[in-house]
Amino acid sequence: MESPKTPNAIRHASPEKTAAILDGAMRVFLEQGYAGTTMDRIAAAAGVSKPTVYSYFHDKEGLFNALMEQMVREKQWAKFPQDFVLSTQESSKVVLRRLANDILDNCMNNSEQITFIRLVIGESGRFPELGRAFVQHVEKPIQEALTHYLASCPNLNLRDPTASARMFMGTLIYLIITHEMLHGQDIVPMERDRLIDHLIYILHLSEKNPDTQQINKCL
Amino acid sequence: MESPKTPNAIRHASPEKTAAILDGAMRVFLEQGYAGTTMDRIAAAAGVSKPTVYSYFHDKEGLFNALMEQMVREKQWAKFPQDFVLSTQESSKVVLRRLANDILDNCMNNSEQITFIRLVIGESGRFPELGRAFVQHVEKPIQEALTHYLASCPNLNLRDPTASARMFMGTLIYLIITHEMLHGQDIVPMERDRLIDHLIYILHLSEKNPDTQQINKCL
DNA sequence: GTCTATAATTTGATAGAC
DNA sequence: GTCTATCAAATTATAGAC
Repeated sequence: MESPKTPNAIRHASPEKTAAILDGAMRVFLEQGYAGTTMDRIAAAAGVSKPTVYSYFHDKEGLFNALMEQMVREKQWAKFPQDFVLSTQESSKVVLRRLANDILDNCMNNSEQITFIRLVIGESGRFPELGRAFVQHVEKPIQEALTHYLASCPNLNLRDPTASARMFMGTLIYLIITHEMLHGQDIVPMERDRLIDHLIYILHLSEKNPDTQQINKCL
Repeated sequence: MESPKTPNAIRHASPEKTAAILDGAMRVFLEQGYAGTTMDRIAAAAGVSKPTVYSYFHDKEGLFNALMEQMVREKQWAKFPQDFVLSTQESSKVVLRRLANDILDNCMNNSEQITFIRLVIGESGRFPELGRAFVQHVEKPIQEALTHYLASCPNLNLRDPTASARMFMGTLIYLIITHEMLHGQDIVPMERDRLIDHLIYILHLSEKNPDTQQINKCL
């Protein structure tokens, strides 16, 4: 409560060492999980001694919380809502496809991002606030921006934009989980473009735009 | 390879103790994760001594693998494909709603199931085969049964039943993840019935059944 | 402020009694 | 087959030198 800028960190600390410790801790925690990580390895990865780590962070749990809070906030999640900035000049199909590709690009073949999300899910049992922070700062902003876009889009005629946004997100996240997190690409294969095509198609089934209107729907 | 019935278990072992150890290990691993679990606690939870644990399983990793293989196989996942057994006598809306409710019932307010899936995701980085086994024995059978149902359903007129099945599963799993695994019910609230209604609605948008045909679609 | 060295405990795994 | 007792290594955290 006294140092709101750097919670769990000791006052008068050098910003360079703080960053070095957080960076080293990030690498080890991502690789080994919370319980599998030792303070010795964090100190070695950070290039400092173990007492230095303890002088900057009260204990292992405090370091983990500080690190995770920073990662949840500072990851480039904020870029996704900006997929909609040009939305008035582009068709909804273009905008939604760009968002889907950006979300998948952010995770597919990006082992660090996958490992981070795996850590959040894996530790959210013993660190419930970590899970909540992820939903608050990552999932909710994207859901809200997408819902707002779907609701305000002129040609789409969606009955429930909020549920549609959950469906859109869930379909993509499920692909990431089965293929990347659980290594099931070869067990339940699915082309990402095929899944995106399907989502775009589904979201335009009730389209009332004069251009593509009602043509192949009535017969 | 020599004892295919109980892999990682030593020969001539009493089935009762094997079950007791697996049961105790399950409780501790679910609560503490892999690295957070000690063989002492497993022995205590199983009501046997530590050397007994080691006489039944070669080491911690072998015990974990044996336990997880059993859990992935023996959970009551197989019940979901049976949601389709009466499918020819019921409307697709009834069948799909029952499946969605069964999937959500299996996880919502079921902390053991949630903890198990969290463990699978959390440890699939260091135990890739665990992730693959989960996809193979849990996700794939449900996906295939649902895809087959969607493709063979008379009234539904889906362009891509396979992608539709992924969308259906993903929408539900995403709700489970955000609400249950990440504790975000209050951050991104969503009524489960509203989400199910949306899925049913979406999957029937291309319906060509004479009963509910084309009425509110053309205008 | 940062280090070396170490305390106090816990860990995975085993020897040997019965 | 199962236990008590124990090992060697690793772990969190700190005392004290500089």
